[in-house]
Amino acid sequence: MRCSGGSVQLQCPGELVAIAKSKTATMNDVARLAGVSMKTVSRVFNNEKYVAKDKKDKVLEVAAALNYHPSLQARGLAGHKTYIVGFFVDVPSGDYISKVLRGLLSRAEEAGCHLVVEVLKDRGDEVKLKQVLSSIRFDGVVLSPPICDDVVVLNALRAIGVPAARIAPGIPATDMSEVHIDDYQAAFDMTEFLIGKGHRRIGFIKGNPNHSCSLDRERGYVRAMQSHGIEVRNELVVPGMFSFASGKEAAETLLSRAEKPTAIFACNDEMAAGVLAVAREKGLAVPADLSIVGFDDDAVATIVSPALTTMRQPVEAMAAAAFDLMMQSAEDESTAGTRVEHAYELCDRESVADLTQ
Amino acid sequence: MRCSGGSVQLQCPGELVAIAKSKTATMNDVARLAGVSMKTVSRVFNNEKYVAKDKKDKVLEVAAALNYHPSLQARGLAGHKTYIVGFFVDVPSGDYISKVLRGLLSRAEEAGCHLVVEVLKDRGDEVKLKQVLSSIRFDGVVLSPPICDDVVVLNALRAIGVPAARIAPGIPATDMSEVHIDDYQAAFDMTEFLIGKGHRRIGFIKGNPNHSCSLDRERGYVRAMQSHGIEVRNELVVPGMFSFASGKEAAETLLSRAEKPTAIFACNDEMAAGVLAVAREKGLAVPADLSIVGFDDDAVATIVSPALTTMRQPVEAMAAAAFDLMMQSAEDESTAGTRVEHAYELCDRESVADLTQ
DNA sequence: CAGAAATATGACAGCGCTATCATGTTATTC
DNA sequence: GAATAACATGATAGCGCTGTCATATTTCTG
Repeated sequence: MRCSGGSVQLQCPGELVAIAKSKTATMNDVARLAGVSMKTVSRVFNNEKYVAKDKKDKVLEVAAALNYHPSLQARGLAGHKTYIVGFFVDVPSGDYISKVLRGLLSRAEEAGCHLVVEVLKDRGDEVKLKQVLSSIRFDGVVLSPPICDDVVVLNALRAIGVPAARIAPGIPATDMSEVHIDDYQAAFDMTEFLIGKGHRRIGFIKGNPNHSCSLDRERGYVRAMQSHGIEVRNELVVPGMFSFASGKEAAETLLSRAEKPTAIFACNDEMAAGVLAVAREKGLAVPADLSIVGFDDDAVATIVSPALTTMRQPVEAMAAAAFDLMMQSAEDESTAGTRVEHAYELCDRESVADLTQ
Repeated sequence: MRCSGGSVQLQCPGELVAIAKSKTATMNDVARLAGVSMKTVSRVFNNEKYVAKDKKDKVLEVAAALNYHPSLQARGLAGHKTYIVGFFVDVPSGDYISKVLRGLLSRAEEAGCHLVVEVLKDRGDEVKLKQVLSSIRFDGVVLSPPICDDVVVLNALRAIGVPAARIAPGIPATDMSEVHIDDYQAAFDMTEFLIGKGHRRIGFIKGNPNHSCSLDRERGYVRAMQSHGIEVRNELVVPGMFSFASGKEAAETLLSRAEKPTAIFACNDEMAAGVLAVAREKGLAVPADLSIVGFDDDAVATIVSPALTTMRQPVEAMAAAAFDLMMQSAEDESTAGTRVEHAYELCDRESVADLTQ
């Protein structure tokens, strides 16, 4: 009885067992046992053409027996692919980032890449930025808001020629691919939806001004109001920071106006949940006394009750697309700069009253 | 005018400028310009002792001028430190994981390490596990539930000798450090709290049985009931999976019992929020008609209203501690196996009625 | 003040791969 | 059937660092 496992004879079965038992196998081991050169093993693992079927099979067989997998560190050092992609994020929390992470991770796995998460404070983390970019070679980088609009980051990426893709960027960058939704139009539609339900005094809570979508959404709201001949009152447009707390604060302000709004459009769901909380505190029924809409279709939207009417953006799919665009532009530089717009969807749930009935 | 920047003369200032402008500098460049050997530069960047102050300063000066940072890939290949730590996670979503991520990331930054997130499906992702572990050399790995209790993962880690720390593990592993809270006692306390408020018919919604804390919390509940002479009714203990949806389902079951519970203890806040939603649907006032408590002090706990009374565990601090323990056991193997217990805290908010008044 | 101990530095090999180039061998083409 | 193209393989030189070992030089001991 021989201990060679497949159709092809191994050169020295004993050695195979010895290696498998001791340390992690190297490409050299595989090459020797498969009776080929390291370059051929390398070709097999990089899916290069011009490898004879029988040798390829043999290499794969030996590799499997040894549980061999090419070293990330060695590949990165020797070749130009590193199999590492970076995800640069400002604050690694919240449902939005969770979704981005999921989308990225699923694609990274398919692509055989590994995701390194780097926290870069919004504006001015230049030291860490340089440190990270000059020590790690990335195959590519994905940027989430608001970092995707930090010119320091963008220029640093350009300087070293790393392919990057941006999620929901605000400022233009024709050399980097991006994914986004039409925040302006989405907010326009949402506002029009409210107007269609008979609302006229519609309060608006802005988002974090460093996130470009905040401005787009505000423009959409303003434009929709105007196009229906409704005056946009300054007192009904208040700042927010995308957080639950800031939503509450904004709601306090809006609901203390002499003429209360009949509806409040918060720039994201977390803030909308804050509005809901304040409404309840003040004894206002939602949606009977106050309608509330959010944005994002965050997890909280369906956890609070009444469930929030909101604008869904397919964040996970967008992140996955961003990953793909980044990888594509790594292979074919001419595709860098591709912009993919995703569809949004109004989720009409229970937080809006129809005033026309 | 010379272009040397500091107190020490550079060997060839012209070259410095040339290198800084072209590609990323290597250690060789720094060594040459600083007039020392590469080994000395290496010593400086690894904080080894036995480097003369003046040479060290000079090296640092040149390195700064060149924006030099040692290559992660090269260091990983050449030495035994890789500056990469792995975070193995089952499902990379939710507030709990966000907090873990934040804790890990903050420590990784301080330690000059980079975090690679790997998704490993609960049980049976052995192929990916082997692939990841044999291609990437990690300085260490942090395991979150339920993966921290997967013996296949644990043994794979042991086989290659990678230091690992576990967050809230269930099964013992004396060779790996861990952080946890006393889930049993915490659940006991929470149940006793409810009993103290006059509740006797207390429903319990279990957590995902693959997370060991689920079992501990159930034991705590059962024991507290028994120690107060209250019969634990099977019909009042129902399964859950830690999700909002499963919480709703469980609540439907519990609230359809002939004798409704006066309080429901859900194994986490997401499920508790589900209970709250169902209660509202059924027209039950919380806490007047039904008291609800959760666990974790998840973000949802303070977003829903009434805000949930819950048991806080310091997840971010625990994750940070896990990171530290892992790094410590990497330096000193004898510290592997350290167990750190964190304190929990009952957050009494608005979702529990006092029946004794 | 000899010898040991502490301090300071560099030469050089090699980590595990990939890129380049050289060199075949076998299928095409007119 | 000679010239060309397509296919297949390996030898060798690094990638940018760190580990090992050798070698000073200085500072401590009794």
